[in-house]
Amino acid sequence: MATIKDVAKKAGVSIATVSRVINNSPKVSEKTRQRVLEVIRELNFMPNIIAQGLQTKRTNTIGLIFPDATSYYFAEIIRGIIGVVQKQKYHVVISSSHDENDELRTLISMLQSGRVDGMVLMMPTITDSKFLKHTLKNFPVVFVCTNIKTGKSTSVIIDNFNGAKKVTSHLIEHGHRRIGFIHGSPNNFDSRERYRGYLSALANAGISKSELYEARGNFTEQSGFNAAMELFSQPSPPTAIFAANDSMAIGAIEAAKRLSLNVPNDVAIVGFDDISTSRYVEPALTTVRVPVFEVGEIVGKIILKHLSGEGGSVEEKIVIPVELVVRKSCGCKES
Amino acid sequence: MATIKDVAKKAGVSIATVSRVINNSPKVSEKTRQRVLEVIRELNFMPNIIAQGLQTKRTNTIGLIFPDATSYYFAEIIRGIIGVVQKQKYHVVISSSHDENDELRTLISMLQSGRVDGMVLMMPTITDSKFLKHTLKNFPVVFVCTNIKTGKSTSVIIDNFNGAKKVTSHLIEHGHRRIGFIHGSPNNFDSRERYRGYLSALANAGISKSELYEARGNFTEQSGFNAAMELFSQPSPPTAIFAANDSMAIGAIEAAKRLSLNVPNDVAIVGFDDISTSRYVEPALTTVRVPVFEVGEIVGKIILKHLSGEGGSVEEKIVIPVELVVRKSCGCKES
DNA sequence: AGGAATTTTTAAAAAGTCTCAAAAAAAGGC
DNA sequence: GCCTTTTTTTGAGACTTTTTAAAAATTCCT
Repeated sequence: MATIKDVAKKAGVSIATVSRVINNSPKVSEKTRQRVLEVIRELNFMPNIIAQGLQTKRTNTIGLIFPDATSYYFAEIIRGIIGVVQKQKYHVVISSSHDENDELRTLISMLQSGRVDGMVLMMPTITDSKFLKHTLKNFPVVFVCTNIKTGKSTSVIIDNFNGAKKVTSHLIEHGHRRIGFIHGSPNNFDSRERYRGYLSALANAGISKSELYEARGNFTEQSGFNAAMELFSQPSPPTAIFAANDSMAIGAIEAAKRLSLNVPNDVAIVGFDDISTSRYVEPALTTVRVPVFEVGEIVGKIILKHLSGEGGSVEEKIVIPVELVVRKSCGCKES
Repeated sequence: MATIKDVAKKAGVSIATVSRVINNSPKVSEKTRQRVLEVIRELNFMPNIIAQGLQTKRTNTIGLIFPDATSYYFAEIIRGIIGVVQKQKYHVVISSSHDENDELRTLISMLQSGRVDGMVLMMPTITDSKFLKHTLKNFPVVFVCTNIKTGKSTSVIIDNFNGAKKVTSHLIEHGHRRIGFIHGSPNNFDSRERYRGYLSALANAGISKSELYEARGNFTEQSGFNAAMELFSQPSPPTAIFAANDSMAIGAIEAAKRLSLNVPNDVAIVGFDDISTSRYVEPALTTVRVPVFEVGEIVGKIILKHLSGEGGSVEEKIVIPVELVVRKSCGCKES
């Protein structure tokens, strides 16, 4: 592999000049520039990124830390990010994490070893925000679905609260009063906010909250199934269920079917996310659409903004609006 | 950020000694090792990966090039790979590509700039294999779903042929003779193999091939819908359709519904992949399950094997077996 | 204790690029 | 053509680590 030295020698100029040509410095005459470019082409030379990085302290790489989970949600966000940053010649290195310790370890190592210029963190259940704040001080970071503020960060979060409020209110408009809620994973930011939205809708309608209509899941279909079973076994079971995500809602529909309950006549069921399967379940799931891919694109743009070093002008928090998607499972006839 | 120099100075030893401690060289006395480790902890020192890479020519990074598409398929493979290689302290940088030129450009740049130690290429429609062979000569590569052989590569492909043959034969067992095929994207390796399997099953049953029962799609649901519409408009339409993937099969089911054809009574429809939605469509889709996550894990293990430099002992080609998943859309009653 | 053989440590070179200060070349003015 | 500016080019050092060859320290024999 040809190095900058080879190019310099063959072109009969100094290394410094070649470097300037590579970096489009104006301080080089057109004649030499052409000659050098010629040789670069001939030798098929490409600057060694590693050596460049050592000098410039920049790697043109963005680190992504995501939960290790099969999930349309994460996959699309990642796709959105990659699409945007790749256009600006940034690379993306992805780490998945099983738990919080994992996450932090990877984080630290990426940071301290100088492998990335900035990071995108998706840590939906983060708790030790103090440690984070300290470690990430002034390091460019975008948090997705976690509302943390470090020295130089932005949080991109989706409007869970209003989405949940809307879909719950929709159930209330259908006349439901006993509305159950299935929680997602404990400490999960999204789940909590959706719960708050749910409570707010109930409060607005003057419905008093009842612990009886809450069950805990972990965002998986199986957990939704179990949670729904639990709710259905109440003495006077809810007539409607709002699950904190679609997968659990689908699990809940299965549970209803298992008990020969008709959805939506015996029990209405709604979810959140609008995953691709939701259109196809029977009955089609009423839910809240999250523009996941667009979230990824926004995240990408923001981290680039941080990295471009314009500084200061970057928003601290961005709330992504969501949209109610009415299908059949809530009791609506046609949509 | 502390450097190796700081550690050396503070510990009162030379840089070389610290380096040895970092790299667990035995050529350092226990006493000094302890002292150095102590200082490393104190200073919170972590070797700079970039500088290390410059010296050792290794980046501990694996490059992944994948099509830019929303796809459970790719997402799971990536997840599988990351899970495996991360355990061996490898990082993963992902590039997505829209078209072949894209792919090749990224590829070359990753290669030549010394950013990665090895690569995983998912180029389902690769055509210029000559160029690839030349560029990747002796560079560790795993091809996924493309059967190319370079100097130092492995191809991991799924058993499209037999899967397609099985599912087509299943339709034949149901008594179908006029069986349509919906192609995936042109030049796509998977699609072609599935077509071969389809043809083979027909031939085995003594059914002569008819161009009339073939339509072209591009793996999207919409294209499946269109292709099915085209097939249904034949003078004597097929009584069964095998779509080269599930998304198109789901589109085909939509098309049948649009024409008020009952699936599976008027027309049986089957797919390939077993994406998560397939369980939920009405009727549930009979298909071929591809163990996507496992494919990713295998790919990860193989690229690690290449990189561990044991050399020679790495398989050239691995075929992943697939499994027929019988549900309702083929005409089977219960499963 | 003296010297050979080991073990441990060090200084210096190397990896490939960028950058600063200084030198060289070109341009401009008279 | 000479002197001053401005533009272009260069040489050397820096970035952080690993590695090699050589030096220093320790151990082992006799």
